[in-house]
Amino acid sequence: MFEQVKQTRVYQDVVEQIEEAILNGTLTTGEKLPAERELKETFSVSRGALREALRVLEQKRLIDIQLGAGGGAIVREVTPEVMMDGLSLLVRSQKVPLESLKEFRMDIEGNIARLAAERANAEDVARLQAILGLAKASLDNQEGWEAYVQADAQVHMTLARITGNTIYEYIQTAIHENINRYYAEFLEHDESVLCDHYQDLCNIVNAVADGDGERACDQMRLHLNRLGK
Amino acid sequence: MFEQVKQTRVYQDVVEQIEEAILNGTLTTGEKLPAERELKETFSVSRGALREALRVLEQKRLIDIQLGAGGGAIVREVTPEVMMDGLSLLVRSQKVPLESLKEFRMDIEGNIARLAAERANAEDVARLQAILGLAKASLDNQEGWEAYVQADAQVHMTLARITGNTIYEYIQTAIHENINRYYAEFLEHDESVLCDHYQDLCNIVNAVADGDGERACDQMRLHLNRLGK
DNA sequence: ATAGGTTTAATGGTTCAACCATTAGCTGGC
DNA sequence: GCCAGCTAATGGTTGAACCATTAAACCTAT
Repeated sequence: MFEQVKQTRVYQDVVEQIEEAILNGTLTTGEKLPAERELKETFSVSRGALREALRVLEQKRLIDIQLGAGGGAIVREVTPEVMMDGLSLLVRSQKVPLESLKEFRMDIEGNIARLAAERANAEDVARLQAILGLAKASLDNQEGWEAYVQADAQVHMTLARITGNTIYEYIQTAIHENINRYYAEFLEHDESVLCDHYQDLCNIVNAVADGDGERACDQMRLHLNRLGK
Repeated sequence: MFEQVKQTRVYQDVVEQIEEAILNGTLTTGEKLPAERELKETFSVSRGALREALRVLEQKRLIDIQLGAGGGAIVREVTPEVMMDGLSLLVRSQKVPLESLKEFRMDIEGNIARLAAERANAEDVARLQAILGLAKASLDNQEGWEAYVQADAQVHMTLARITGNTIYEYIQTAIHENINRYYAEFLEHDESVLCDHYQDLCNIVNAVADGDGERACDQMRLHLNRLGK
C-alpha cells in the first residue's frame, strides 16, 4: 500500500532537473549553463553538492565541462554513444559468460551485415572493396598484422555505417573497442589463419555487393563464430 | 605526432583505481570499502574529491552507498543492467530517429523470439500459455487494458528469460521501461485492436511451442511493426 | 598602428573544517 | 529478558578559502 520513502540527496534533485531540461529540449546542444557559483544559488545548494551533480551529468555524457574564464558546463549532443559505457563495463567485468557476449555479438553483427547488404549503394560497395584491397596488400607485403587488423576493423565499421542506423554504428564501435580488441590479442598470426580470415571478409563483402542480405548475415556469423573459438 | 595533454582531475584518478579493482576482482561483490574519512587518507585527496569519485562510481552502478553507522560504499554485482541507462537516455532524448529505434527493437526482439523458440522446454511453454490465458481473461472480462498490458509485457520478458542470455534479458527490460511504455500511451483501446494484438501474441507463443525459430522471429517482427505505426 | 607581452578577473579544481542526519550497537533500568 | 535511550560511527551538507587555468582587457615598445 505504501512505498518505501526514498532517500533524498540534494545532488540527485539537481541532476534530475538539469537532465530533464536537457532531454526535453529546454537546454539545447551547445548551450552553456551558468557558472557554478551562480547555479548553486539557483538551486539553493552548496557548491559541493552542485559539483557532485555535475560529475554525474558529465559521466552520463550529458555535459562537458570547460576550465578557465568563460568556462563551465556545456550541453552535449545525445547520441547512441551513451550506450558504449555499459557494454564496456560488461565486457571488462567478465561477469557475463563469454558465450552470451558472443551470441549477442553474432546477432548484432549479423543484422548489421544483412541491413548493409540491403542498403549499400555502388559507392558503399566500392569503399568496402577498397578496404579489402588494402587488407590484401598488407597480407602480401608481410606488413604484419597491425595494418591488417586495422583494415578488418574498418570493414566492420563501414558495414555499420552503411545501415544508416546510428545505434548500430555505436554498438559496433563499442564491440570493436572492447570485445574485438580482446580477441585480437589471441589471434594467431600465422599465414593460413589470416588468409582464412581475409577470405571471410571477401565473402561478406561479396554478399553485400550482391545485395544478398541473408548470405551476408550468414557469412558474418560464420566469420565471428570462427574467431570466437 | 603529439597527443593533447589530458586534463587530470584527482577524482578521475580515484574512480579509475577503484573501478579497476572492482573489474579485475581485487574488490569482490558485496565487499565494503573503508569509510570516506579513511579512503580520503588512502588516496591523499580531500573528502570532496573522494565523494565526487563515489558519485561517479554510484552512477556507473558499480557501488551502492549505505547511510549511517557501519555504512559506506558496497561493491555491486556487474550485470547487463549497466546497459539500461544508455538506452534509456537515448529514447528519452528523442534525438535518435524513431525508425532507428524501431529497427533496432525489431531486430533484438526478433532474435529473442528465435532463440526462445529454439531453447524453450515444456515448462517454459506452459508458462507462456498461462500468461496468454490471463491476457485472454482480462480481455473477456473487460477488465480494461491495465491487466492486459501487464500480460503483454510478461510475454516479452519471459521470452527474453528463456533465451538464457542475461544481456537480452536486460535489453528487453530497458526496451519495456522506455520504448514500450511510450507506445502504450498511444495504443488504442478499442476491442478490435486489442484482439489483433492478442492474436499476435498467440502466434508467437505457438511458434515457440513448435520450436520454429524463424516463424517466431517473423511473427514477433510483424507484431512490433504493427505497433510502431 | 600593431605585435607582443602583462595584468586582471572569471571560473572550475581542491582542500579544510564544521555541523547535521541516519544508523547500529551498547547500556542500563524495569 | 526486553525495551528505551544514549553513544559513536558514518554518510550528507555547508561555507570559506585558496589554487590553476583561461579569456579578455590593457599596456608598451617598435
